[in-house]
Formats: sequence, structure tokens, C-alpha cells
Amino acid sequence: MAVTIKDVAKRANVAPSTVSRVIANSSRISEKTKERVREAMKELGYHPNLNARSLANKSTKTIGVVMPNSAKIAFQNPFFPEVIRGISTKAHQEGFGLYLSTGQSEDEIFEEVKQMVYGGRVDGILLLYSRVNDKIMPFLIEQGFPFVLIGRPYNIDEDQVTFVNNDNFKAAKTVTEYLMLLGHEKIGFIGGNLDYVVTIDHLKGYKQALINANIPVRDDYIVHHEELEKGGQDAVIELMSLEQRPTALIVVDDIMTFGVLKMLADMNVTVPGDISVVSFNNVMISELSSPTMTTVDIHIYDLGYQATNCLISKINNPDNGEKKVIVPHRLVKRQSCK
Amino acid sequence: MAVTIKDVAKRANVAPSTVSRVIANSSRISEKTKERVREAMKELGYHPNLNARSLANKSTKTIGVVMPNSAKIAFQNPFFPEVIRGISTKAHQEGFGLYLSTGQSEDEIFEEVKQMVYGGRVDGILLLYSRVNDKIMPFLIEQGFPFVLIGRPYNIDEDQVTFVNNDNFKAAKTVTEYLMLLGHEKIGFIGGNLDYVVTIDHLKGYKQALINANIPVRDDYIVHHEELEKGGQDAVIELMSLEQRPTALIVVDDIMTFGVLKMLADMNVTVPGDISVVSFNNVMISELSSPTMTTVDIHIYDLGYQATNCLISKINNPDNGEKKVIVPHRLVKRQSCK
DNA sequence: TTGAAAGCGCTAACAA
DNA sequence: TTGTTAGCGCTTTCAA
Repeated sequence: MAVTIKDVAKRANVAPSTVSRVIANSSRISEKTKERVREAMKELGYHPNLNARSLANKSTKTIGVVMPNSAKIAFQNPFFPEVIRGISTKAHQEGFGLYLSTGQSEDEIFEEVKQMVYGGRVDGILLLYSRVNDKIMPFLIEQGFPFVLIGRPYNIDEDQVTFVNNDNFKAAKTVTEYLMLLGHEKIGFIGGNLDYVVTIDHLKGYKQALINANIPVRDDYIVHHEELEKGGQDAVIELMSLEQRPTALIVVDDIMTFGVLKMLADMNVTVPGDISVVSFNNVMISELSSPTMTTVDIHIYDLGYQATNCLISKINNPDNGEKKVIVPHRLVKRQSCK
Repeated sequence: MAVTIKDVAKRANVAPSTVSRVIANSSRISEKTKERVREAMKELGYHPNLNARSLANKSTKTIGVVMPNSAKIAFQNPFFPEVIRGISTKAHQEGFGLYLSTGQSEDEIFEEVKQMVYGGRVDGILLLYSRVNDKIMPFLIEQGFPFVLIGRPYNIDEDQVTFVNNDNFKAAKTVTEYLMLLGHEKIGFIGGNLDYVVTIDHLKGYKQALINANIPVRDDYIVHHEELEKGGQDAVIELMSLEQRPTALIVVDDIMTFGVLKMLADMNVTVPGDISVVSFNNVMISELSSPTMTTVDIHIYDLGYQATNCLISKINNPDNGEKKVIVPHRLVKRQSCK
């Protein structure tokens, strides 16, 4: 059996509560006793039992991280590792641990979230995505459980939830405008799953830019694909077999763009000679495509870092009101546009 | 305050212990009372407190996942997401949760591991890497704490630890032989950080193949780089500025290979025309390079899945003895070799 | 088949 | 400044 607070107490000739206070470094304990207790801890090799502490405390010092059906698409995308990197950094700074959702289906994930909340496994939750018809957020709101969304709430009043997001609408709009500035009018859009709010925003921005410029929005220039690997390739096939091929492409994800570039190369369509391509995310390897891709850096790491920051201050200060953080984006010009 | 076992007990007119038994679905409780208790749980919206359970039980149903300094190189590499995907799947199947290490330095990570072990945060640990001078494994062994290594123990008796690995020596040897079969004799090797055991094994395999074929091992054909993004590019510069340029390259990581291919393209060296390239890992996007890369599929997902499998059976059966699992690899031939 | 009660290891209110 | 003690919510032994 492991060394407990009582053992230490005996050894140091104090009460268990005193030991507890020493651990918490309470100012009401004299330096002398602190020393004595600490020595006893060292000698016995004491380490606190975190479960006992959590039980007494109602605080776990851990954050639940919820991602979309982890097994399938999610982890394929460097977005998640990178956002977790940001989360991880901040969490570590503040002494929080990370508990990861492992569910594969929406329902499984929902069950896990319930477990985290009801079971007292975590002090707060980070939602790494926002879906159109999502049960999790309403549940969390109803429970009054601290959480922060990375993305934007949908069908939910914005000031009911703290969230960290990019201005995806604007980013997509800017990108479209950028292409028009380069002289393009036939601009294709390769988007993600329409269930995700980010996709909706991208699409809106794209359309708005065209409308502003009096360029008709053509439905056959808009394709959606969920799968990153094949998705980009399939999309290219669809778009390039049109009568009027687009001269520029907006692709909402760098990994998809790899597929797009590959397929274009296979078709002997040169980039940016025959067609320009703009992408989103600026994941590390996006520098390594040929040609290197022009892409919108959305500062993924920051999204994670900021969200964690918000969450922790929410945990520490539950009635502080909701916040909204917009992480700026930035167009990184490389070789794929002309 | 949340609904507890006592509330349920009152409602159902039984003792708390009975409720506990119903939760565990003990066979010593009559179906009738089970029904009654379950109904009471439903009505009150009961959910078990996991911390209390863990405290009483000394079991957390969670697995600690330890990766190398997460913030820097680690998560950039699709290896980790993919291995976690495998871990996640198996863990979820068995009702285990995942607790992630967040430390940035070796020491921080070591501290975290101690916390996990001493603090009773997790039931077992998954080590996602094996380093040459690692303190963690000896600690875990000394503590008799259940853990499984992905990789191979180094400087530690193999039958003291359960591990899941590829035969990296053989894979590298095969790959080298494959290149020689294609007629290459000047084969460069672009490896990772020599602190990692996998790198050592790769290098050994490479050298052995050359030796067997009576081809001298040239030190200037061997380069090591840790960083995936720039690493591949720098390595190419080094190798291609040699008097006698290699005609084939072995690169130990797909992401690095992206850098390699890019740099070669920039130098107007064609692949596989001027130089052949073989890579390792077969990460998803390795299909999306141009040319597509010939690479060794190491079945990353399986590594994670198997390791988790081993760990859980170790947790459930502590004195079952250590195991060693070798996940087979497979050369995936694509376009980058000739 | 069920209940009473002790205990897991820690914290915190209350007393001294 | 320190000690006593009652929980936190659950499991499990022992008794009935």
C-alpha cells in the first residue's frame, strides 16, 4: 500500500490536515513545520493520490478534449495534432492534464461527454469542431458545464457560449477576391462536409465575393467532399470535366490540396500556368508541395492555445460571462497562384 | 449536488451496497430488486462518480499515453495521430479512456509519468517511442507498473518489457537490397535523430545490406536530421553536393521525403530518372506526392492497436509475463524508384 | 439475497 | 498556527 498523508503525519508528528496544508502550501503553517513535513514526505516517498484529492475537491485538473469521430477522418488531418499542440502547451503551463475522447460515432462521443461531465472526470471540455446538428453543445449549456468551442456555434445564441474561431467567412471572401484580382472569373470551390459550420462559412464567403463582383455563382463550380485524400482528386475530376473549366480553385484544406495538385499534374494541367489554386490552413507540409501552395494560415496552434486559455479561466471563474475570440488569418502567398 | 448511490438507495428502498451491486450487475441480486433499483436510477438521473469509484477500486479505466516532447517535432508527424487512432479504437472497445502527456521536455514528461503512476491517474502506460537514454522505462520497470512500449527497448533486457515493434532492421535491409537489385550502388541514407532506437535499427539494416553486397559503407552518404520539414531538404543539399552523387536515397520518414522530393525538384533532379527514393511509414499523404513515393508500410495503426491490446491484458492480468509483438511491414512500390 | 459499516486518501470546516 | 473530525461517493467484507 502506498504512503498516505497519515503516514507522513505520524512521521512528522503532526495532524493529517497539517500535511494537507503543507501540500497546498498554506500560509497558515509555520515554515518550521513545513520543513519538517516536507522532510517526512521525502523520507517516505510520499505522493498524493489524485483520485482522493479529486473526490474531496471536486476538481480534477484535467481537460476533456472532444474531437469528431476520431477513428475516421479526424486524425488524418494535421489540423488536429496541431490544435492539440496548442492545447497541450497551455494546459501544461497551468498544470492541467488532457483527457481524450475516443468515440467513433456521434452517439458514442455523446456518451463519453456525459461520462466526463457526470462522472466528474474533467473540469472542463474543449470542443474541437462545430457541427450543424450537434447534441453536445446544448447538453453542456444545459448542464452549465464549462466548455469552449473551437469554431462557431450554430443554431445557438452566440453569447451563450465561449468560442475561439477564425473569421472563415472573411477569409474565404478575401481569397476569392484575391483570385479575381489576379484576373480569374471562373473560380471553382472545393469544400468540406456541409455538416461542419466552417464549410458553411467558407462557402458563404466565396459566394459573397462573387456576388459583390457581379460574377454569377455557378453551382457546378461548387463541390463538397469529406475525405481528404481522395476528396481532392475526385473534386478535380468533376470540375475539370466541365465544359467551361475553372481557371482557379479554392480548396478548403491543405491536405485536400495535395490531392488536387496531384490530380492536376496527372492530367497535365500545370499550376499555376493553367490553373491557380488557393488553399486553407497552412499546415506544415503545405510548404512541401510542388508547386508550393498559396494558402490561408489560420494559426491552428493559436486556436488551441487560446481556447485552452479561455477554458481554464472559465473553470477558475465560472460566472465570468462568455467570450468570443477571433484568431486572425493571413494569406501566405506561394507559387500556386497567377 | 449530484445524485448519489444513497439517493438511489432510498428511492428504491434498499441499501447503498445493493445499488452498488446492481451497478456491477452482481449475480447475487434478484432480478426484481435490480429492476427496482434501475428504475430509481433512471428516475433520479443517476450517474456514478468515477473518482469515488477509482478511489475505492484502485482502478481508473484509463490509459496514459506518453509521447516525445509533444510540442516540438512529435505531433508534426502523422505517425502519432495514426498510432493514437489505433490506440483509441482498442481502448474504446475495452471501455478505457486516454490520458495524454503534455510535457515539453524530457524532465517534464518524466514528472508527468510519475504523477500518473503515483497519483493513480491511470492503470497503465503506453510509451510511444524508445529513446536511447531514457529514464522512464527503468522507472516503470522498477515500480512494476503495467506499460507497453511501441518500439524496442534499448539497454534493457528484452524480456523485461512488453513491446510492439516493426522489424526496422530488416525493413531497412530489405529496402537497401531492393535498391541494389534495381542496380544502385551509391545509396544515400537520410535518417532521423540517433537518440531514437528506430534510427539505430534503420541504419544497421542499411549498413548490413551494403556489407553483404560488398559495397563499402560511405560515411558521407549517411545524414541524420531530426526536423522533418527542413531536415529532408538540408539532407538533399548535403548529399547532392558530393563529388559522387548518390543515385538512390533511403529516407526514413514520409514527411521528410516530401522535403526531399521538393528539394530535388528545385534542383532539377528528376525522380526516379536521376535518382530513386524509398521512404518509410506509408502515411496517408504519401500517395499524394509527385511522383508518388515507394515506401515501407509499417502499419502504424496496428502498432497502436496491438500495443493497447497488450497493455489492457497486462492490466487485467499483471503476472502474465512479458510479450513481444512484431508488426509486419510491407514495401509499397510506387513511382519513386527505378 | 440483502444490509451495516468500514475504508479508499484527501480536504476543509470548526475548534482549540 | 495546528488538531479533530466529518465528509467526498463508491466498493466490499462481514453478518444476517
